[in-house]
Amino acid sequence: MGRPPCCDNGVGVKKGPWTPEEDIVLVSYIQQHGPGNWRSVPENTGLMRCSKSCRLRWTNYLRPGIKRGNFTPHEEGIIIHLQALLGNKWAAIASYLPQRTDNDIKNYWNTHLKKKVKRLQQPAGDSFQTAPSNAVTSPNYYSPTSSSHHSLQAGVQPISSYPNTTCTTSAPSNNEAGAISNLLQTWMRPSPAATANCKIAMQEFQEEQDAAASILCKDQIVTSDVSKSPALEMMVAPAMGASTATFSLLEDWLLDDMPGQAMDGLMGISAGCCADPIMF
DNA sequence: AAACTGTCCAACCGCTTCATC
DNA sequence: TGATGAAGCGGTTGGACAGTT
Repeated sequence: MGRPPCCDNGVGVKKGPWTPEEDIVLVSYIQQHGPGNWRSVPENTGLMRCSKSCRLRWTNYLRPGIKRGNFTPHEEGIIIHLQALLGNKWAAIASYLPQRTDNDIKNYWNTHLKKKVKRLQQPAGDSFQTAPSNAVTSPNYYSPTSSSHHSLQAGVQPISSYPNTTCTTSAPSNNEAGAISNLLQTWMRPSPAATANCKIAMQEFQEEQDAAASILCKDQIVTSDVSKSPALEMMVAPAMGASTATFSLLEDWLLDDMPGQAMDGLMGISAGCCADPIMF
């Protein structure tokens, strides 16, 4: 019963780290067709990867708007708090940190925060009330009893002190950089319709934030209330009003040349739409 | 300098959910 | 309404790298 794994029949299906060439092929295809319909990606691109692998590579690494590198105390506080509220619902937690992927948050929790929270927990303590040490000292740390609105917003605000990334994923060469640049430049050019969608998305996003903040403030938490937010999902779409300058930042981020500065710029731009009416 | 150990994170695996027929 | 297939999600793994002995 049940369907076989999508990669089971994979004679010749490649696994392991992606090469820059594969990245270019994938970005090129998505630029033309948009994300989604992943099954068709290997068929149409000739990539020797299963559809799942293509989707993961896109959502966890190639997708515009992803921030890599160290988590800020703001982000730590939000993750710790949402994990206490929602459990290991990484996708839901990630919806409140639009620049981070669920995989990234999950990894960070497992490698850093889980230990940190455990260490900080009182013997009879309740993780819900336990704040990380560095978060307590942070003026923007989210506390359920403090002004939650601004604190939660901190999670999606521009990150001003973004450190150098230690990402070791294969970075494209200069030639590949140019290819990806061309691909994304075309893709990022916004249409009027997309711009209008952006405004709606931003308005919805603000409402979502307000709602989430008020929900998190309450003692009676209903998990379903904090479910994945469509407006937040839109935040991870390519940068809104993407000018050439915006694209350059995205490109810099993607190519890892100046990750810190690039992300500072990108995070300052409200994401939410792209050239084609592709929302994901 | 080499061997060992620990940490990090990209990617994979398998289960669940959702949409379609 | 059940079967099927595609996508989404969370847990886990394995390789690369850093730190220690």
